[in-house]
Amino acid sequence: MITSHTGTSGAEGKLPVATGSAEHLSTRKRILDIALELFTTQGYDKTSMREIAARMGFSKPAIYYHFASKEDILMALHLRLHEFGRNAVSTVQRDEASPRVWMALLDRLIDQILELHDLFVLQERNQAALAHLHRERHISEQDLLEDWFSLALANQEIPLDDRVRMTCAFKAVMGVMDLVDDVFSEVPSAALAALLREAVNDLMAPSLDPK
Amino acid sequence: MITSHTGTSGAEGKLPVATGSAEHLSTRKRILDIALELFTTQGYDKTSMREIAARMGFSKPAIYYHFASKEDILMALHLRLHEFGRNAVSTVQRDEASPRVWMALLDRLIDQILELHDLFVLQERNQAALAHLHRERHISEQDLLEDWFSLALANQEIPLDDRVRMTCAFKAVMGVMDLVDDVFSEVPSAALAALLREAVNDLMAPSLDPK
DNA sequence: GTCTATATAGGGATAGAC
DNA sequence: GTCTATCCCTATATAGAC
Repeated sequence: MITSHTGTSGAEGKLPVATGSAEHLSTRKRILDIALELFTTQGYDKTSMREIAARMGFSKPAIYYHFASKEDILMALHLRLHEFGRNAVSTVQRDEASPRVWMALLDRLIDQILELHDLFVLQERNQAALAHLHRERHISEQDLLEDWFSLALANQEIPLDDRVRMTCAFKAVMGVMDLVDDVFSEVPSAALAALLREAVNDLMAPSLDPK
Repeated sequence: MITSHTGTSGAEGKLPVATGSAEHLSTRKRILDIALELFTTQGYDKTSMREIAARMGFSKPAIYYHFASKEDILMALHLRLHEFGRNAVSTVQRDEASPRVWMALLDRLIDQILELHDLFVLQERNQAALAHLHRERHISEQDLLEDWFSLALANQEIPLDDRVRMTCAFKAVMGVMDLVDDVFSEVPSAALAALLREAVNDLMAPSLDPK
């Protein structure tokens, strides 16, 4: 949940930064937070600029001072994830994603995703809108998390049964993240992460043993 | 792929039917097929009625003879899945979805989903639009596949570790279906189904053994 | 940095002819 | 069952004042 911060803000806030993000707590950031919430709950396309503005407490055109377009807002949100993705995956070449490497990757991802899971829900719930964005502006394919994984999983040099398990493991991790709020709302993140790790481990075990 | 067929009326189009659906090959059905393709590739919101009409070979208002609204088209598509869902789940009470029952359920689902996987991709890619539809018209919650599963997985009488495994298994199945075309395009369905079953089995094994 | 007012386009939907 | 023409609304986005 985004606590939108009381935001009295008003005139001149040198508001203290609560997040570890690089962005300072400017109006821009507040817009992004509100947009994130609205986009995930209502969907990108069903959310209007007017609506975002209303939540901000001011009027629609004001947003255009901070963002050139509605898509730019989505883009900015997307880039947070982008950066994270590049980071998470940087140590691994896509064509050497063996089951063992994959496990290590997922293991690292579990914690990291939990922290950013708002962004992942956004991604999950607005695949269509993001795909469109992705098509329009020519984002280098390698940079995107989902694409990177898809391509890695399509690698035919890996035995098919391993690929299936790797896919299952990946989707299981992402899927559980998606249900963190709905299904596992009462469960502490750490506990969930531990159980998830266990499950993934059992799932991948046959691919990790020498054959 | 739907070959839009030149279209000129086609009073007597002997179009070869590829699908085994129950609906006869009426204009209505062709609209649904085209919409399905467009909605999945471009997203529901980015697809206009004009676009659907163009593919049909006639003009926008003609569609309104067959469907009262754009949402109705999505709805009709959604109902196919709906019916399937109710069917797939009918034998199980939600509160008795033990790990063992769950396994059996997924086992049945795997084949069935493969057959209808176009519809599942639609669902995955347009979660936002469908959620909205779902909110507006008051569809009985129990009837929807995703909701049914979410609620079953939220059942706190089931041990948490089992719930996590069940969730992983479910998401793995759905997730692999989603990637059938992208990642596993070269793999025959039957082979994929078999491997998927194996993976799910290993994943669920610890929950099936007596503790 | 935020406002009011406005331009503009596109989409969903209807009326009524054929 | 399909067409033409049209209505109407909403949404994005801009211009320019404060």
